[in-house]
Amino acid sequence: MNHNLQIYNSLVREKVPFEPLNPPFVGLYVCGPTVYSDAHLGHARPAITFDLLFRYLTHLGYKVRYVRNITDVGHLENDADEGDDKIQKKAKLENLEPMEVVQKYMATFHRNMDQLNTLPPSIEPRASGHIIEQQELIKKIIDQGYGYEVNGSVYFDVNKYNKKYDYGKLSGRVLEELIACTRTLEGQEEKKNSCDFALWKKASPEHLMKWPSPWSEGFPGWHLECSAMSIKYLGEVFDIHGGGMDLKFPHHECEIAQSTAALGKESVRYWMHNNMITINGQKMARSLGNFITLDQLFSGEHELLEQPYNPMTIRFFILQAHYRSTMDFSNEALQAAEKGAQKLMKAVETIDKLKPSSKSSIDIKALKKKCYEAMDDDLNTPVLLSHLFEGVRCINSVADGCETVTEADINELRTLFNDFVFGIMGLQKESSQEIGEELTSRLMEIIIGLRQDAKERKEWAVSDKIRDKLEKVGVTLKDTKEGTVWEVGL
RNA sequence: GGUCGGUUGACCGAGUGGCUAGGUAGCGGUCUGCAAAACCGUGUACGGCGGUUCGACUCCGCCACCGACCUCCA
Repeated sequence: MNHNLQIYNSLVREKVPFEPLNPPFVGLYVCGPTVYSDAHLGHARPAITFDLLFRYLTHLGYKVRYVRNITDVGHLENDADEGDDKIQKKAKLENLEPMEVVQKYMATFHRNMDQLNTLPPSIEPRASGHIIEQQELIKKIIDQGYGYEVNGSVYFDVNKYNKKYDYGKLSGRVLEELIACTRTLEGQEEKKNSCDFALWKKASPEHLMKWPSPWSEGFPGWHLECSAMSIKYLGEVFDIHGGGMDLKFPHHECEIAQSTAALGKESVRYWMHNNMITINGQKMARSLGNFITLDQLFSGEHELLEQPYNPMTIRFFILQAHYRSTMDFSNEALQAAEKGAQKLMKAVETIDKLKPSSKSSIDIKALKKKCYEAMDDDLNTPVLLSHLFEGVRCINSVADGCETVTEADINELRTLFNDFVFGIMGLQKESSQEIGEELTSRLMEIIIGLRQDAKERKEWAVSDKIRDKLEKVGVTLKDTKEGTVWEVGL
């Protein structure tokens, strides 16, 4: 099939045809999380967006190297390039080694990503494992004249860079304006200019994560890791760089500056940015404290949650909106997504039960074409879903006997839905174990409720019988002050 | 204040200068012992005011409101 994948390149602000540098190979770099606390709903967005892209490119036949970093050092609390490292701060708080913090939250992140059925990246490099590479890049930047050392710290000379290149092109900033309205912050005396950013920071004596370098014992600046690691694993010039919209400035702007300064050329060919998930209209972010973690979403344990939502509901919910639109969290929207996802999944199962006819009254090929067109149009999953639901209606109509399909078309349908629902959108059926666990807990609620009714009517024989019968199958009921709880004693 | 984006029916969420997006919920119907599912049908939706046009939700201008970034953030 002939494809014409268009993606929206944030750098030029329009949809452009996607043509890899070295087909069939595609290099994809995505900014991963800073691992200092649990992953929240906001983290699911880029993970799913770029998982979708990874899956689709692979489906189209590209050989994709998908690199997503883990930031485990160097991410400071504020722009003054002063203060605690986010991870170090958490380590002090929890009385752990910084790397223990990293290990803990990295594991949680991976588990959550697995639950959301995102494919693991080809390479998942960590900043702390690439100190040498980052130092080498700093040397190159200094050699090119765009880095300067002050008291053991190295800063990027934005002003000088902007004379030859264009600092601010990605985010639409003009350097002069940036300088004009930048607040004066503590700890910036070392910089020539308030817009300069740290490439290397000298560590204070109490700082825990630090490495030797030609300039000082210290640690790399946050923006540097992505430049260093993308170059290392994808080459000096690579195809796609993705991340959240909130990283455009300053993070990605600085990355562009670093790579361009060091290499004398642009590193990234296509920039892609997913939009934010909002809660009550405001961005969900750890620093704003208005976030719901993925674990909370899956368990339902959060005051804003009316019920637990399984990972596939979250995935479907995110795919229902286009990745460049904001989407607002609400129970109502999630519940609608839950129903929709179930309807879709059920229809996929129905395909196998269809009875073939000698003629088809529906046009599967046209449907297939529309599905590819939707994906080719900058990964337009909401439109893709609308087409798939058209297919769902067809499937159910055939099952009802209102429409007919041939054997060949049934196979087409099966392939189409397998490819798009499972392969590309990455939805999956809940495992029978998960269904079993959920069902058990719901059934127990019903039983306990019925027993409670009996107790209130003082029908002790009935309530005792329920408890004894359950005991025999290994379920123990305990009437506590807070209510009846149950446990399995198998 | 600067830059950028948004405002679509009960809710979520696409999209287009004239032709049904889709999902969820609601209502009516088919089916059915009842219910559910499924199918069929159903809603003066496009922030306000002007302008361009044969025709605008879709283009232009102004206004209002909301948000993102300009500090760390997915």
